[in-house]
Amino acid sequence: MKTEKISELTTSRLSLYLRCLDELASEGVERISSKAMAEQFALHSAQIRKDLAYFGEFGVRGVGYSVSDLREQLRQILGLNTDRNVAIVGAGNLGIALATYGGFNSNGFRMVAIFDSDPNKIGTKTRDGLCVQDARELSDCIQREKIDIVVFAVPAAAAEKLLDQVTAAGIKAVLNFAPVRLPPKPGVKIKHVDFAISLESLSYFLAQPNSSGQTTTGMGADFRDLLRNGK
Amino acid sequence: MKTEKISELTTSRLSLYLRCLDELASEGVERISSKAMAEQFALHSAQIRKDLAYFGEFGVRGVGYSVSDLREQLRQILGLNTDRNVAIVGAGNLGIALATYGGFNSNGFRMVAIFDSDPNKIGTKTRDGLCVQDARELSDCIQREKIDIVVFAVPAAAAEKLLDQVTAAGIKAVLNFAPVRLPPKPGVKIKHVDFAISLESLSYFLAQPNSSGQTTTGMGADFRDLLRNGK
DNA sequence: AATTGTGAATTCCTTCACAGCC
DNA sequence: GGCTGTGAAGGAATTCACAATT
Repeated sequence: MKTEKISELTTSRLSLYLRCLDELASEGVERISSKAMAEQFALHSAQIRKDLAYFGEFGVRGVGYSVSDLREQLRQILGLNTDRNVAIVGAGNLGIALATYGGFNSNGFRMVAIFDSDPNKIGTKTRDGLCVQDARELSDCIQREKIDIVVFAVPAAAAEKLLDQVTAAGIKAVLNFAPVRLPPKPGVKIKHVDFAISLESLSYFLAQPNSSGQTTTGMGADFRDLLRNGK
Repeated sequence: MKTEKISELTTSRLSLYLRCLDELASEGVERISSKAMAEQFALHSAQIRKDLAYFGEFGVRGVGYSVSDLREQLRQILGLNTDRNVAIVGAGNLGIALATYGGFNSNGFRMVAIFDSDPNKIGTKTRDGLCVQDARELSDCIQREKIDIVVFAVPAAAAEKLLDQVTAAGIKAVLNFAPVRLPPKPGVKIKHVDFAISLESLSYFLAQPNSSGQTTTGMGADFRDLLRNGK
């Protein structure tokens, strides 16, 4: 276990590896080599070994990794053995979709509450029975319900003030869907999901005269790409 | 204008710069320096100048950049002066949300159609009147409606086959929300949006004993982070 | 024989620093 | 004086290549 700072590229890849291991486990596979895993992701086996080596020596030379052991280690490293309470702010299309979207209610993430400031939305219920609460109750709720992560599904103009509010309430982790860069706050991790940038990136690709050559930089840049997010 | 290969980090930042310029334009600002823009994004002014320099000399030494000129240049570079037809596959919560989400119907992106294979969903309408079509008609529709970009809002298990189908129909750009890495196809650009990885990345941060030190690597890695996506 | 863990080499990206221009 | 554009330096991330281990 090293003490170096670990890059977010590495930790994001750990999520991928874990997903792969989950699948292998469900197929009953017991051992896996870095090479075999690397093939699934079109990345290099040394990359996987290096990523894992930051956290310990989980493999056996000449043999590979135990699927169940490594899986447990990664869950530990990623903090997935602890439940995390998640709240969404913004009950527009996106907020409701995220609330209802199953993907957030798994792996220890619990969608606990959704907020909006629009009186017409307050009191309505999502299909799975989550009631839209008044945004003015957000700070209280964060403390009462022990919210760990707040998801911003609000307009760009509202995001910065909202960030002040939730950090004041003690929130350390934010997933931001608003198309705006938020100013860094000490001790607060913000991940950005920016659909517009993704679409425009595709648009750029389509606008290239040689939109026929794959982004095949060996495989690195191509893949590295997956993982950056933000600020 | 260089002929070097341009990194996706660069093009993604162009999207950010454009967004910034849009705002400046709407405020009536006419000129901007790389330094002033850099401050908005907590990144380095040389970075902005380098990014732009790949495509031309848009600035004036001693003066800065003309907001409206640079804006037009970036729209050109990103291919945003051409309309792009977008289709969604998967009319579950996420697909419907994406269809209704305003963000996709702007900047020249037009949400044209949504598909599903579930007979109970086919024929239903989204709130803005888009009718869910039978997924079997997807290939036809891609050609008839000149779809440029297909958004995957399907389960992981369905994504790979779907990719084969849309690439066979001539699609060159895919925005994938399914939590699975897709195998590279020559000449096809795939961007991944992976909520699970984002959440787990926040979980990792929360699990760190020293979850108090900001990710402040100067500002580089911190920000660079924003932009990678995928494969 | 196979596969890990890792220093060294490489490639890629960012920042510095300054010449050149308004 | 101020700001761009860019070569050179510096830093990060990836890949190579091999010793160590079973």
